[in-house]
Amino acid sequence: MKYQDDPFKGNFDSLEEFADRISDLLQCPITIEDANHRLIAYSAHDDYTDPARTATIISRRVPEKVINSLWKKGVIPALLSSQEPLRIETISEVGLGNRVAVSIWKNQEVIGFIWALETDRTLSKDDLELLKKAAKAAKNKVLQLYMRKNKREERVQEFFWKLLTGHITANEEIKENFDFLQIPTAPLFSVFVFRFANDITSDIEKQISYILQTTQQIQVLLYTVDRSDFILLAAPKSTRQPLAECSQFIASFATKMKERFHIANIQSSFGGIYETFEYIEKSYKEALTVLSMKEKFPAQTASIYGYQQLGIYQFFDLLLEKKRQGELTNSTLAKLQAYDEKHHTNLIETFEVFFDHDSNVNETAKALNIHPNTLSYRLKRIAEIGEIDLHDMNQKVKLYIDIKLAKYEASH
Amino acid sequence: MKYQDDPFKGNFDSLEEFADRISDLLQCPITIEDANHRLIAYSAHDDYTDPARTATIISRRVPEKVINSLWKKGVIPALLSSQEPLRIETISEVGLGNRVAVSIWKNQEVIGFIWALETDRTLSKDDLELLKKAAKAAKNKVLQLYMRKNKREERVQEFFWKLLTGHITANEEIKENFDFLQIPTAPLFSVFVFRFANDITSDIEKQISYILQTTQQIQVLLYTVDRSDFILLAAPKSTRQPLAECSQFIASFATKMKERFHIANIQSSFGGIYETFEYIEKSYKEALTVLSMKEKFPAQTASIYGYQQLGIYQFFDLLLEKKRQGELTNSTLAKLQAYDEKHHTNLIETFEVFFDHDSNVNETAKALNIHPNTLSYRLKRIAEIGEIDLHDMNQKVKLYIDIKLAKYEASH
DNA sequence: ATTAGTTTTGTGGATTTCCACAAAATGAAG
DNA sequence: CTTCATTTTGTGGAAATCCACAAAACTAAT
Repeated sequence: MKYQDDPFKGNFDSLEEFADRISDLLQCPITIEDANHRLIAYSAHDDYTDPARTATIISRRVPEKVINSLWKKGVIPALLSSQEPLRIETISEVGLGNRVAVSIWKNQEVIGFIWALETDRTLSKDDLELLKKAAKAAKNKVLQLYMRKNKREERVQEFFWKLLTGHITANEEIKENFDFLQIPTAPLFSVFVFRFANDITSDIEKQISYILQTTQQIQVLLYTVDRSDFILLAAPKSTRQPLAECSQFIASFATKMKERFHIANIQSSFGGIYETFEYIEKSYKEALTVLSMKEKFPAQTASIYGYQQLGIYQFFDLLLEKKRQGELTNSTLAKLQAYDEKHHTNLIETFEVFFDHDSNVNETAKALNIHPNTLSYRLKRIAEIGEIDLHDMNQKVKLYIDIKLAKYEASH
Repeated sequence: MKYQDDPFKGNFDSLEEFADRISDLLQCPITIEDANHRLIAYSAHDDYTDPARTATIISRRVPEKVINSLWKKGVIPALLSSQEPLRIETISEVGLGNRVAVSIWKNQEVIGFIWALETDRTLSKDDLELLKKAAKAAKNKVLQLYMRKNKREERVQEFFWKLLTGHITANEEIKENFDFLQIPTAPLFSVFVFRFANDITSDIEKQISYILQTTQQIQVLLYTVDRSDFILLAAPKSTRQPLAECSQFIASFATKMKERFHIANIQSSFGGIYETFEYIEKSYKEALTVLSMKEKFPAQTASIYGYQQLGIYQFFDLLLEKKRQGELTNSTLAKLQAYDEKHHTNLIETFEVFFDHDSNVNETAKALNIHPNTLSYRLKRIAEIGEIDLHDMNQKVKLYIDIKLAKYEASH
């Protein structure tokens, strides 16, 4: 027998030592990650490592594109469903050389991975068996790590909730807590809310957490769960186009949840993007506002995620209330409504769609399935019947808002 | 001596009889009007009368175009400043033949006019002297008429104030009063407010009243004075384009006040146009709102008179309040402001003017004195720097409103 | 069924917008 | 003063808009 019965019996001071031990035995570079692909340990005295491993060690996490690639090739799903070591062929696009991987299990759950690079030699069947044993042996060490993390996690959670509910408002105090709990800080941040169809189980929470930990589109600062809401404090990477980054992140989050875990129908939003931490509560509330408006106006707000993009819907409830008090009557709207009613025309819808399409004749005509000239005729009629000057943006805006208000009231 | 000393010494039952008497003596058709050119009496047994007189008798008031013409020719001003009879040459454009006019005075005030048509014969110097005597003799009769009017006027005033302040709300009761006080009714009406630079003296009130009585653009129902405000309940003639009529009326009112009485700087407005009388109070309040917004936004609202045209300014105060509570922040605006500040650019102004000009590139460029391409370059920069999608009308509207809000706050 | 009024679609041409590209002009930083 | 980035202005061609006019389709009455 090449190896002794249990080569991992001894007590290791750290997981680094453990990694070195495996590396010695298998004669290849070893990397140990947690379930979220964060680096736990790696073997030190290796001559050659491929670009993927280098990047992983430098940033202490596996690069997102590597993870994406592994998901697409079915590697991760396979590791998540079997305790057997798995050989992965070179994926040169992401700088990944030949390697073998095995997952570390605790009961029915994967809590980490061990990667062995096949740089000089290809591992034998025995080697794979050994790797499997190593995975079993790593379990306890990794678990300890999780336990330490969990204790910290509890304090972090409590702190986050205080922030979200506005129970800590002094900027100094907030900063101290960030430092103490070793939460990274960022120049800009926003609160995201992902609302799921049902209450979030711990399984789902882990899946979300997995996606967040592996994404590099955005910097994750804090997150927590509130029934069916997953609440996240995160920071865009750049300060130049933060809004775009946040929107893209939401889109890709939804895609990943669907592709990887088959969870769809997530309503997502984020609040204002701010610089100082006092605004966390505000950003959270704004994110909730976005969700509630998305519920009220599914069609209009389908492509809206950020509070900023809510536009006029930000003060919609205010106007609605005023309207309910009998204010804000609009004679143009009344006349058009009367005309539509009497002659079975679509003047109001026409105007609304036209405005929604940025006064673009062609797009609007397509959206309404009418000839462009028909549109222009209708607009002429709208101006006549509604006594509105269609070159007066002020009046047009008012009419547009009043239409949206009326529409909402009619449907509720 | 052709005539006896005082041919008008006798007692006349009515002013009609009086008119006939003058007609007999001068051998020509006679018309008597009050100070506002409303028909009081006319001689009956005349063969020929010119079109202007016919129209006057039919509608019981002198046609507006005739009055306008007489003002332009200086006839009315002359009659208002002298007690002497005045000969007026034919003004064929308005169907006015040769005639002589004299004003009826009470103390320093003109209370009416007598017109003598020179159909068959031209009046001699003696005839003119007689006409002057007739004017003096008419004084008491006309005064009695005014007295009767004044009594009614008092009741009408009280009623109008009750309407304006919402002290009569039952439609039935309102209708009864309209009937009882013989106020004409109309299918549509609105409350107008003309705000003068100073408190309205009874002289000015008479001048306003004069213009109102002689205008035929709009049907005057009721009016009253409140310090520097002249408040008017009036009805547009047509039901198809009531807004346009009301606006035109305001414009022409201002012109006439300036041309005829040299009173400028009148702030004018009208409220919503309604069908039922319960809305008089509302319309009045709306007219006041328009005035207050015109005070706050002189430039933006210069061409706005109707509440309907106020557009977004209808709910401006509401938004302002919300903004003051720290809501409605707009990161796009903030970024643009910062950029403008730092680089001495005009991105915000550019957007505002562009939107004010209905997104018309050429007009906006002219208004800003820049090349159209410069405008489009700036818009591109606005989209980049402000992270705003300029095809998204919703966001544009929000930014536009936020700019107006910020502008207002900066200047107050 | 006919008719009058309204609405829709089509055609063509003048005007305007949009966009890419490039040359000036400007202005701030070294 | 030079340099570099930004802004402004200019040119030209493709695309879109606007507008007038007219035929066709549709609707609501008589």
